[in-house]
Amino acid sequence: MEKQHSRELTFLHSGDSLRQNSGVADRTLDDSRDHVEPHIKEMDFFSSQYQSHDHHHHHQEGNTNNNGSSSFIDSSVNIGLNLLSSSPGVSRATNEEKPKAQESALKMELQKLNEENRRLRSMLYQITKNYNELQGQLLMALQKQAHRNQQDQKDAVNGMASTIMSVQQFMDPRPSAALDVNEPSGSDDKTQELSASPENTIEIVSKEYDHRMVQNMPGKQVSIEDGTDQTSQSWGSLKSPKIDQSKNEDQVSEGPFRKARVSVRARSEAPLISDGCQWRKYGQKMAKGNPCPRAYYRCTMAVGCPVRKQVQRCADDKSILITTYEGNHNHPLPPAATAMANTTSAAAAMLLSGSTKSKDGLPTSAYYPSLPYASSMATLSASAPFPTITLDLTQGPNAVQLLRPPPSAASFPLPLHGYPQLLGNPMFGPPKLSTASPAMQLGQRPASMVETVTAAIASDPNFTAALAAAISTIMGPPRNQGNSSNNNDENNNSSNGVGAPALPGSPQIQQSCTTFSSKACTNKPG
DNA sequence: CGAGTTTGACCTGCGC
DNA sequence: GCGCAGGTCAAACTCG
Repeated sequence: MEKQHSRELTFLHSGDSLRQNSGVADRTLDDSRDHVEPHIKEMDFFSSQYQSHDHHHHHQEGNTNNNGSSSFIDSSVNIGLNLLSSSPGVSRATNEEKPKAQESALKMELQKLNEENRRLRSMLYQITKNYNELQGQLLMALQKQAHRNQQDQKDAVNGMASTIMSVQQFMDPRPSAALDVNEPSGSDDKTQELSASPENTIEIVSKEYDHRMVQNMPGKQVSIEDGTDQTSQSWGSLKSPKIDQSKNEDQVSEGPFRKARVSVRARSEAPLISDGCQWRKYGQKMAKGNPCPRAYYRCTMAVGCPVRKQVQRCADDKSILITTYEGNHNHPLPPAATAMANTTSAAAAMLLSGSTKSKDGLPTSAYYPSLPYASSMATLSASAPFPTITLDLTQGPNAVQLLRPPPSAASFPLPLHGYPQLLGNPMFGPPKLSTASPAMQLGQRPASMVETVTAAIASDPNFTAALAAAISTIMGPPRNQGNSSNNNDENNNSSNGVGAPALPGSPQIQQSCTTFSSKACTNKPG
């Protein structure tokens, strides 16, 4: 539980101006954070989430013995004093020479930074909020368009291609193009280019698109029409043709996100990775070809939550835990759970937005062979004809190469729908920090999915760049206060890997990012 | 005693 | 139609 209390970090933590202007101030901030942390632990994490963005911590700088100011928000009171008295790097003589002038200057600076922090938080909150709304609208529009395309096949071929492109451009915060369906030959190169943010690639293993769904398009097309309802309420209807027919109305609202799955591979000795949600096991089954049983879990955080997950160890490497998520939560999520939830919903949305591009009973890949998620993975179990994204968190920094798609599968920089917390994927992080993940994964306590991703993001100096790109894509050219690009510099300068910004504001995204960042710090070996 | 887990039975889809 | 495999159900069981 303690780990949950310590997962806060704001992207202003890296406060450029502080560092530039005063190492003293920088250090002092960290000091104050350190002192705040124990205080935070006594707070209700969820209720304090919006107040605690300034509670940066996890900087193990060894300055923990000052009285500490828990009022960094109201920083005008104590912080300055603590600054001068508590920082080991500042001699008393120095303090005497630059007494109150510097003190007040620092105070002012802190106030300014707090102000700016607040401003940026609210801005990002607005951005993420707007983005989520737009995403829902876009998906709905896309799926309706796909439906129209089925009625007008000729127009569909061209229309869908452009639709896909525009969707992907929208989804992909970066300068797109990697998924340009019209340029299959060049997509590889572009993929690599995008990953220049290199490391922002995850492997997509798209199981062959649901044959049944595709082939029955005329009868089931309604099921993909409305993508707005991401909270499918029942899995049961999935496999029941009767229900499919008798509950067409329901299918309309539930269809799109039901079949997409997000599979996460992570090294973990624990039987279960903690993803922040509460799960209840409802079944276990021996899967063919795998000596390890597959466990079935259902989300119990809310009554009727449709989210389920399957957990199974990899047959080849039993240290790898494969967790497959399906569905979207119909309830608020704790910070620790939002990352995965966002990821699954985003990935599902992406998959399904692509899958809707098929028509007339033909698989998408037949029309757009270059679409990564339209490709098939024949080696995967044929039992799950769901489009599945696999986030492979077990690989090292060279995973981009290692995970080059087999002929039947494709890899591409996942446009996580503006969920940048996964853009800094662990496996693609810089080599220097790639050890963070294994260290945690095989650590003393049960490995956490969140931790793994946390380490990934924290270890990726390009993460902020990706975030900035995502933000700028969403909101247009950066304004003077956005300073997105600055974050990049900050992060690149951040050697301790805590530069990963937390998105403020959004009840989900912010928290998830915060979780990631701080956890990475928390878990760093002393 | 309630919540969670275990486990065998059952349902469904798919291939032959 | 039959068998197989994945997925789910639900009674029995365990645990705090």
